[in-house]
Amino acid sequence: MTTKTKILDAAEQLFAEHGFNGTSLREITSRAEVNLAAVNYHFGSKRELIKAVMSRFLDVLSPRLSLALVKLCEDETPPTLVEVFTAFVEPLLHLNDVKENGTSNFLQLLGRGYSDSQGFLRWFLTTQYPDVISSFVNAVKKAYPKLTREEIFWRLHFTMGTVVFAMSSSDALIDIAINDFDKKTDISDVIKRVIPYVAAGVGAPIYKM
Amino acid sequence: MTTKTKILDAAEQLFAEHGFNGTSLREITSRAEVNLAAVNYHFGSKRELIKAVMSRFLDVLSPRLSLALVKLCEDETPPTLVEVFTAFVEPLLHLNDVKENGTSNFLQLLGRGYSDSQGFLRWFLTTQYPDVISSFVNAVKKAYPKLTREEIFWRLHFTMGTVVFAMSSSDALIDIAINDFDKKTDISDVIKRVIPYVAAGVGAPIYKM
DNA sequence: ACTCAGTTCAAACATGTGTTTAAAATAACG
DNA sequence: CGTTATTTTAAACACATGTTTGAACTGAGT
Repeated sequence: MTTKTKILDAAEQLFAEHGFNGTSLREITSRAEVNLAAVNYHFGSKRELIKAVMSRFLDVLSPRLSLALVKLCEDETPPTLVEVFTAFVEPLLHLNDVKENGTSNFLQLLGRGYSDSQGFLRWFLTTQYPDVISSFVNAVKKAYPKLTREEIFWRLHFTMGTVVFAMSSSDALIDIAINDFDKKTDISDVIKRVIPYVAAGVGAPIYKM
Repeated sequence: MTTKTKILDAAEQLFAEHGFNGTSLREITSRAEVNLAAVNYHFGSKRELIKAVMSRFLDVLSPRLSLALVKLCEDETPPTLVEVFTAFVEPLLHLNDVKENGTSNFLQLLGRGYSDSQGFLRWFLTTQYPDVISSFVNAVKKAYPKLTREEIFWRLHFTMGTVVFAMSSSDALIDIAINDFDKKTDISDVIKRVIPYVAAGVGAPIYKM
């Protein structure tokens, strides 16, 4: 276990829990049991560390996801919206195989990145990982051709919000659900529940303004 | 214009822009053109200031919203989900009459509160303003009786996420939309677009697990 | 054994944070 | 007016932040 990955692991966990602004380098290095200066030595700055934490996920998620979406569109018959969103499940849950709590951590980080340090994550995704987004838009377009690009733009951002938000607070929600409804629930249940929701949202009848 | 309201106004604006953690008391007091110590003198602590900023909105929003939802349920015929969510529009836009940028600021603050300082806002809402939530749940239950309480729980949190998230980044999104699609867009357009989305989401067919 | 790049380490740095203090200024009241 | 109470002010406090420094250590390669 190298110093670099010890830092990444600790940072990932703490960033997910307390956000980027809410986590100090000292907390990270002390949990990672490395020297404080190691972060700046190995990553240059806190900002670069954040990018590195995100990239570690996106580099395994992004190609898998693009592939699944493209594959879905190859069929003669257009996919349903539920199928489009279901295409996210395997790549997302695969993150759990790569790293413990991978899926949950990643989705929480996504949420943090959207609200912390405004717009940084949006820039990061659109510039560093544009393939995923475009293949996603294409898949939606194919599933629901009547949607204008403008409408798709808005609904995809709503969807991003729904998912990211649901996931960034999923731990708290799961706890409540377990207490109130008395059945074991985990991240994959939440994913299964959110799919019909966003599919219906994106597939909503078009509102005349 | 008292010192207290000068602080509240400045804090509201800055909290909405940069989040609670991301805004220092010095930024607030310097924009408000008051002394640094005034915050602790008038509010006691930063945390109490945050509560005060939120309460100023919630105290005018909450009764209006509860009333609208209860009224909607008084009818013999059950409301549609679109009607339920449309009931939010007037009370929300009314915040613009009370204060410039009121609607937008409030929705952004809601988003900040959810991701900053984990779970604080959820506690604040559920303990301090439970009427709104219960009348909301009732309205949804009446519009879509087949939904179990568990399903409602999840879908309402998804909806919270959608709205809060869409709004907390609405300024950025509106800018993109204006550039890319070349038509003027403002917060009320976003609200109008999000309603069919969340109504469809909450009204999605029930998934068998 | 010596060198030298790569890495770790304790310490300091400069700056920013929320909060407190005690004196000064202002307002309110008899 | 004079005497309270309220509010404002500048300064300091104690601590946390990201970053930098320069010396110590490590492990190959020659």
